[in-house]
Amino acid sequence: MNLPPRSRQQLLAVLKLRELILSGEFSPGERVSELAVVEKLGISRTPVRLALTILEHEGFLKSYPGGGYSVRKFSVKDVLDAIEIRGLLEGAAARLAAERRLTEDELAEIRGVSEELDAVTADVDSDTVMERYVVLNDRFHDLLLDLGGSPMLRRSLAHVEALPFASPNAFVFLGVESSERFEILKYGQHQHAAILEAIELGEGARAEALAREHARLARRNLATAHTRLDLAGRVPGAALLKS
Amino acid sequence: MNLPPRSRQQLLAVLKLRELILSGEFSPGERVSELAVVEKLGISRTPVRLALTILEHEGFLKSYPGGGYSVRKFSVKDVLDAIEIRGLLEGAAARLAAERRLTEDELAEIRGVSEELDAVTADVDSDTVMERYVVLNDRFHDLLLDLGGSPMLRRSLAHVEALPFASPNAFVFLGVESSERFEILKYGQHQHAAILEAIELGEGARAEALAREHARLARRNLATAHTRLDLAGRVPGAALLKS
DNA sequence: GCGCGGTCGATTGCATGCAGTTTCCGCCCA
DNA sequence: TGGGCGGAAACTGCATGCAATCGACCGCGC
Repeated sequence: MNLPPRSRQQLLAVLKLRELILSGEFSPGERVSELAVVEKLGISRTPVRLALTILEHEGFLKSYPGGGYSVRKFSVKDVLDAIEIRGLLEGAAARLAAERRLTEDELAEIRGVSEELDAVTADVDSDTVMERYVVLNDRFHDLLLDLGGSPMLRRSLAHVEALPFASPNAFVFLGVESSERFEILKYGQHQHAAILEAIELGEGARAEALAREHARLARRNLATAHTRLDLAGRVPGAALLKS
Repeated sequence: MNLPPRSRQQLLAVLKLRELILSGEFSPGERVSELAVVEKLGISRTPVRLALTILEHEGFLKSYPGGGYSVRKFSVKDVLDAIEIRGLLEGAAARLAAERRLTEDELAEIRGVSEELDAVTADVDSDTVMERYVVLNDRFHDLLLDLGGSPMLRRSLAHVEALPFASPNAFVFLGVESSERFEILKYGQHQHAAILEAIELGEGARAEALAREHARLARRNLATAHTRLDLAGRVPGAALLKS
């Protein structure tokens, strides 16, 4: 009748359940039963069951030996490793992009985004900087992967970024002082520009190294978060982290 | 009653359906309906449905917009990319292993495997060389990942290797002449030894580069397969490849 | 002859009943 | 008092019935 042409309940169940897990409604390690989910979501068992299966494959749940599931716990090391893996894959995309001979047309869009990012990070007085940065940052990383031209690479990266704390925007909201936060944003944008330059010049190794290092910005932000537990609420999926 | 303490039908459905897909029972691109699978497997719709969902997440199926699924097609480039990604991840594991200070105990097992591989590749007269090599090769790669010490890395790699043509043993059965095949095996084992040496010496960059290059052996084997279509039957999942 | 609408068939998505299994609790015996 | 055993309840896994949606084919009208 309306938008979802298929799978009304199943998709809903996945979204709502993922939300519940990320918000910490189910504690990590806690056993989560079908029936409990059914009650909480008001959706019947069949779609809930499918949702549980899907979230298991996404890495949020672990199937329990005796049946049922438990919410997966992640250590700080897991988060760091996930970020490192993202850097690895984005680095590969950057290298592939650099090694191809990209046309001006192919480069146009990401250049535009980079320029917009320049503008945003220059105008730190605006109070919409963060929102705009996050959107553009996402687009930049998405376009970078496009330029890599490898569906398999995209597939792998998507799998890694299914864990929310591994996504490029995972920790940009951190940084206690806004001045510090903007400093990091600006640094990140310098890296974006450098990656793009390396790609344009066909410097594959440089592009790869830069993209890897760029991902590690998130590690730095995470370290901040770790020392400031009051910020935990702003970290996506913080509820999944082991104490 | 018997072995599977849980999920009799569902697990069976996944295994059988994956087998059918890999064997080419369903042609790539062909639309596969629940009912057709139910008929072929003799399993009712609920577990089949779950199996379809799982195989979609593993990358074998693509959900069809109008409902239903189709078997995914993979290009040769996809295969090459998957191999490259595996190299990337195994390279990371090798580097991590090298950067840690591994104890003799931790190294003992993989050393043993490496020595066994030495013996196997030296004794090419035996007609069980391939079987033994495959088993040991799997163990070597598995232990290498253990030494990396990163569950997230293992998780990502497992996802990549869900596609059978991306696994370390994907193409070792190729190589037309048995002499050529053994030549490649020996080369691979030299690389294994070099990776291990680099790890022992703490040479992270070298270990990473070697592991990356080691994965590319599979690309070479694939090239052979590509020019010799009569070998296609020995490639796992060859049915999924686009013509 | 071509285009449009309606109806019919097929297929998917969902809900629920049923059966097997596991787990937890209480009771009994040593 | 502790351990073991039995029973009951809860939960999971499976099968199937039902409804809704999608697509196709056919007939009608322009």
